[in-house]
Amino acid sequence: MSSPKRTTVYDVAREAGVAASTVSRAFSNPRRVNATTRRHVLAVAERLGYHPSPLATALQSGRTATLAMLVPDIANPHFFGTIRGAERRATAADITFILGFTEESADTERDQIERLARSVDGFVLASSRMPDSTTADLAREHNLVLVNREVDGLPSVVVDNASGSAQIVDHLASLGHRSLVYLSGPHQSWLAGERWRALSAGAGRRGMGATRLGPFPPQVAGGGAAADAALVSGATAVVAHNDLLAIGILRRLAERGVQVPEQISVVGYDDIFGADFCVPALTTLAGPQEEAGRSAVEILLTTGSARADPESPRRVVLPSHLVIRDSTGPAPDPGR
Amino acid sequence: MSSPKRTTVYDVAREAGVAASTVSRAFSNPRRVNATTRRHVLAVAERLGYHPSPLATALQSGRTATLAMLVPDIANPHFFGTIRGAERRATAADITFILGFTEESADTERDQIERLARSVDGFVLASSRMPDSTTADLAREHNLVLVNREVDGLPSVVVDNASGSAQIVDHLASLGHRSLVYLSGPHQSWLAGERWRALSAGAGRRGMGATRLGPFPPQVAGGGAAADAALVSGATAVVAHNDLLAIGILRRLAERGVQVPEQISVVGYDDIFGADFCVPALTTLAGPQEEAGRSAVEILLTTGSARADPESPRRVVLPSHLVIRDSTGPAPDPGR
DNA sequence: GTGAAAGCGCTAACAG
DNA sequence: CTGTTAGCGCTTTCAC
Repeated sequence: MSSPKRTTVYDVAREAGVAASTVSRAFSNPRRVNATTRRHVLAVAERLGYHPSPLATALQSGRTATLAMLVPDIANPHFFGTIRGAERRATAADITFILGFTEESADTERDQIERLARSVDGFVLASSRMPDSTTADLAREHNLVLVNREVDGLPSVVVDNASGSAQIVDHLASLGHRSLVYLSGPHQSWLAGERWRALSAGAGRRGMGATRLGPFPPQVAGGGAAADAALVSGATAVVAHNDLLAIGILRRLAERGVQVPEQISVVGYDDIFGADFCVPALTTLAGPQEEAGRSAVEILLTTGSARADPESPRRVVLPSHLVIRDSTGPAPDPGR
Repeated sequence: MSSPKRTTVYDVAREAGVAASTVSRAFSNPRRVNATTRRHVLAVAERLGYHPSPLATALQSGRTATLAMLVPDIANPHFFGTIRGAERRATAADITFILGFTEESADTERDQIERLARSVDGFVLASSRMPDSTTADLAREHNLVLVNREVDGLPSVVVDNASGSAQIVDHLASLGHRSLVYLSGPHQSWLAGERWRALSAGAGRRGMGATRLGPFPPQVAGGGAAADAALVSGATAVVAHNDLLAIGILRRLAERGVQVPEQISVVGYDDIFGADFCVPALTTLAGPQEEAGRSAVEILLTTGSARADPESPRRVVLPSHLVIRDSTGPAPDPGR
């Protein structure tokens, strides 16, 4: 299954009539080698089919040229973009990309980090479930970049929830809604907190009422309970923690014979795959997910370099925009 | 960012009053060490916070305890289950899981394999786009397991397309359809070939006509052209290469005012996220994707072991079943 | 059952 | 600019 003997720096060195260190430099430190020598070495290497061993390189240098991304669950299409953006950027930089799932558990997340620590140069943590303190502790030992999560002092990339939530409030207000209900994700979720904060603040500015219900599991299956709770509350407009939940809500509402958006408007977050073809098509807050992943890896790339670039942004906020589809409409006539 | 000095086998050895080799054995070859000695060594290691370096282990032993999975594109929700199943199985076996995307390109796939070759013990190739010969060549140098693809002599895990396609044909026949149109994926796609073969064979047995149209890009965006081609052909029933394409077809049909399933029935493959909430909900062939991923890793795990287990199945065929929803119905009355 | 010694393949001082 | 010399942290014969 594997060749009897791989060619090493020494084979190339002997064949090229130089020292092993020169071969090494020719590959990893081109400018420290005479151009001619280098070309010759590379030619010989090519001829011998030599490829540096990433393992040996990593063992010696301490740099693994590998990074890991940890995601709560791949079943949420929301993460596609982020994963893909991160993978692309990593591969482009010749960095190996490890993907791990945390099963929505802070403990699993922590374990994964410990487990991979020696094999990677850094971590991209997407929607991390760990408490601030744990995260900060880990950051002392490892290179971390957060996506859609912020912890004081740690580099992060987030989609702008404040402005996005304000856009949602404005949209609902302009449709004549006098109040909204936020159907929350897990209470320990940082995003849920951010969204609720921004939503209620926006509602306040608009003189609208705002209520938080939940928590609900941020999945399609959570939509049943969420929809029922919303109906009981008499809401005319609900904002779901994410599109998965929103789609579940739409489904339950349809089962109950409640018209969307005539009787109730529904808004989601993320603009996931399917948000445009569920019925009615979902009004939702879209953000550049792929860019978020790309950007997180970018930060890791510069952070990892010897001289951490103080110029490079350590906190990136990406713009979001509301995609208005068919799940939102004028508030029902209160007279009826 | 990293501790000043990591604890090594030597630290543990000194502290435990044994040789480094004994520490090594205590971890990797428990039965070659006196139980008491071992317990002592492990205790000391624990106290010192020692964790073996995967890099050093790999460099020395040649086993990396890592595997890579290559997937054409994460944007297709079809791959979620497979990825998750593979990741879970790998993590459970304490194997690091690398994920790469091939951008639907055989060349990229090959490059990724070469790039990762030294860092992993084997590859899971999902819906590989490489030609048989290339795959066979690579298999001489690397441990490969294919998912939803078969190449002579190579281990593979596939969802049963033959029986699945037969189920589709039977279903359509029972609804009175006299012919079907297969809206094909890429012609170089192995799956497309398999599906068409099974579909036309099944149709033959049922005395139905079968036509293949395409190729179409197996994405939602491909649905426009596919639907138009189907309409021109006068089909009463179309089978799309996958759910992505089927959903795109549904959308175009709706735009054209064509009633599904009254005027035309639509069937997909994969039962992806969204297949149950698009409109009409899609009749589609479902398979145990997660099991496929799990199983592929399982094979890799046994293949990699010193004595390749001749008992272990090298070719796994997983059962599929048709999920009948609302996109299929009785053939339209030919009299009308 | 345990220890000593020799590397796995590479890079990083340090000379020259 | 290039060669020499040590290891990185672990496993693996080979003795004892």
